[in-house]
Order: sequence, then C-alpha cells, then structure tokens
Amino acid sequence: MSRTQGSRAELTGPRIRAAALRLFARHGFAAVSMRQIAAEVGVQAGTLYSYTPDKQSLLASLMEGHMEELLEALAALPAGGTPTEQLERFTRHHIRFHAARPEAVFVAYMELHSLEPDNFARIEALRGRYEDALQQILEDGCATGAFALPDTKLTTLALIAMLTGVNTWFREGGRLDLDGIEAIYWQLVQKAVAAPDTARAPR
Amino acid sequence: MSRTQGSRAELTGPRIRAAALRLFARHGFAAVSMRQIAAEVGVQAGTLYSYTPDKQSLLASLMEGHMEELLEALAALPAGGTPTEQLERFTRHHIRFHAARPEAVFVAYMELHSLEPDNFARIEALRGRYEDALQQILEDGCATGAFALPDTKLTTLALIAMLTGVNTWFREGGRLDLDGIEAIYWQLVQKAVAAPDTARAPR
DNA sequence: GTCTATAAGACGATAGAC
DNA sequence: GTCTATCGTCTTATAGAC
Repeated sequence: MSRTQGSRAELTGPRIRAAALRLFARHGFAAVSMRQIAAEVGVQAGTLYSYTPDKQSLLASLMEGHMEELLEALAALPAGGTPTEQLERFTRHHIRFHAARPEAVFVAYMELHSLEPDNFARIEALRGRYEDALQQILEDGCATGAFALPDTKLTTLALIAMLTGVNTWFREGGRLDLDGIEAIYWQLVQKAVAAPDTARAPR
Repeated sequence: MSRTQGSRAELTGPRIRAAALRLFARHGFAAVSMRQIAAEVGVQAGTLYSYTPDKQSLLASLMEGHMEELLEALAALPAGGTPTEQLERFTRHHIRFHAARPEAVFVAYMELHSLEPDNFARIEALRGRYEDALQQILEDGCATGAFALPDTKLTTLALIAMLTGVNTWFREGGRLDLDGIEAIYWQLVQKAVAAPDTARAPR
C-alpha cells in the first residue's frame, strides 16, 4: 500500500468538504461556485468531480452527515432519570452540540430549499427523528405530571427553535461562556414546561 | 395626466416586487435570475431595470420595507398596562404579523448574507430596534417583580427565536388556527418569564 | 490524482428602437 | 414603458493529457 507519487488524496476529500461547508455557510449554496471551492482547497475545479458527482450531491452529503452526527450524539446521551432530568440533558446537549459546529447548523437549516426533492425528503426525515426524541420526553413528563403542556408537538418545535436560535448570536469568547448560556436557557425551558406547582421542585 | 399608450406602469413596479419576493423566498436570492423574475411578471428582463438599479437593490428594498412595516405595526400597538399585558400583546402580535407574510419573513431572515455590507448594516439596525422594544418590556417586568430573568438580552433573543419559529411549520388551514397557536405560545412565554410566585397570578 | 482545455449555456446589466 | 439585441463574464460539468 505505497503512497502514489506524493499525492495527498486521503486529505483532499475532507478538505473539499470543509471548504464547501465554510463557503456555503458564509455566502449560501447558490452563490458559491465550484471554482471558489477549488480555489479554497488549492486544486483546479475539475478535480472536485473526482470527489463528488456534482454540486448538489456535495450539499446533500454535508447536510446528511450533519444530521446523522446529531442523531448519533443524541443516542449517546444517558437515557435514564426523570423527564425533567432528561429534558435538562437534551437542552444542554442541543446548545453545546450546535454551538460547536455553527457552519454545519447554518447550512442544514438555511439551505433546505437548495435540495432537490429526494435529498430534501431524506434529510427532513432525519430532522423528524430528532424532533420526535424531544417530543417523547415532553410526553413522558406530561404523563408523570412533571410537565403541563397544551400541545407537545408545538412545544417541541418551539423549544428547538428557541435553542437553535443561540447560534444566531453565540460567538466563542463573548460575554457568556457555554455553561452560563446553558444555565439561562435551561431555566427558561424548565419554567416554560413545568406543571404550576412543581416549578421549583421538579419531580 | 393622461395614461400613456395603454401601459400599466403603476402596476408593474409592485408586481415585480411581489414576484421577486415569492421567488427569493422559494429558491433563495442567488438562485433566482432577473430573467426568472421578469418571466413571472410577464415582461422582458431589461424592463426590470426601469424599476430597480440592480438585483442587490431589489433585495435590500424588499427587506427594508418588511422591517419598516414590522416596526410601524409595533408602534401601532397599545402601549399601556402591566409588563405582563404588554408582553402578551407583543407575543400575539409577533405571531400574527409574521404568519401573515411568510415570504417576507423568510427572506428577511435567510438572506442577510446576500446583502452587501451597507445594506446589511441598515437592515440589522432596524432589527435591533425591534429587539430593543421586547427587551424593554422584559426589563420593566423585572423592575416590577412580575418577571424573574437572569439575562433580559438573552431572553429577548430566545423568545423572538421561539416565536418566529412558528413560521417554519404554520400553514393556513392546518390543525390549529392562529388564535389557538397564539394561546399556546403565550402560555409558554408567560410561564418562562414569570417570577415564581406569580406564575398563576401575574401582576 | 490532478491538470488543462473546452463545451454549451446562463448570468447581470446596458443601449437604443419604438 | 417596454421591447429586442447584445456585451462580457461566469457557470457546471466533461474529456483527455500527464
């Protein structure tokens, strides 16, 4: 398995993905040309087509990879405890996971309309699985009486929108660190969902 | 003031803006060509340049118009009452205003990165004024003891993200009407910000 | 594995006829 | 006010040399 002629092919693929992700996040998918991506990597435009069949597949692959990573990280969370404990883990994990990869998050949310129908459907299905996990926690909490919610589906979407919104302003080295941000958002989430008489003593 | 030669110039301008807004919302600014906009309106591409100096100005004008309309509608809200009453008005108004113009909202949030620096700065300043209005309500509520919040700035951004998130799933004629949606979100907002002993009896 | 060269067409924007 | 025609540039993607 000797390396061929000083090439660094095993690095070019990931570097193309990284450059594409950065440029898509900054300028938008449609505004970025294959030439720009190639220039960022330091290869010629034609070389990109050894790593992706076309521009659309590159976008879809980046988004799908992000969603699968999100679901894997969710599955790796501890599962036990009360619904309140599970919701706290979900809240803190969501903020931390999203803050760690702002470019992928931005592309995954903002470029859905750039996906062709098949790719869109596949990626929306992954997002649905993530939302379902939160909704299940909320339903469990309603069942035990820890939470009081008129609509668990809407609350799921409301909480995810609120938590993902952190990415619109969070920058590392800012006024608050992630621990502080997590604490503030967890307080908002917990109060919003708690049953009235358990707001300060969650079950 | 006779009309010239059967032209309908007084309609073409608004029709161009409407077509551009619809196409930008659906496909993204960079993915839409001036030729597409012209075809949607039923004129030739060159005609667009009698109504906008260029494509960038068309986008900026649409976004600025939306933000100014948002601020005008905010200013038209009743101003009195307790912070809790003001927050309820803000919450319900935000949901209703945004649900009524999903395309403008989508473009105004998703195409910020398509704006050239000067246009971006002007539109971000308008958004800042809207956020400041909510933050002022939250600060007033903390001052009276109605609300208990560790950080009014973060809470402002969290609430706006949550409320604007309605637009990602709301469609007219769906499971819930706007009154029901407003009620659910207002319950979440109110519980999230309320001081512990006033959750059920807001001051 | 990466290059050069190119095909085939779309792009934003302008000029000038009517 | 809208048209036709066009300029110069950029686009995605492919073919074939090395």
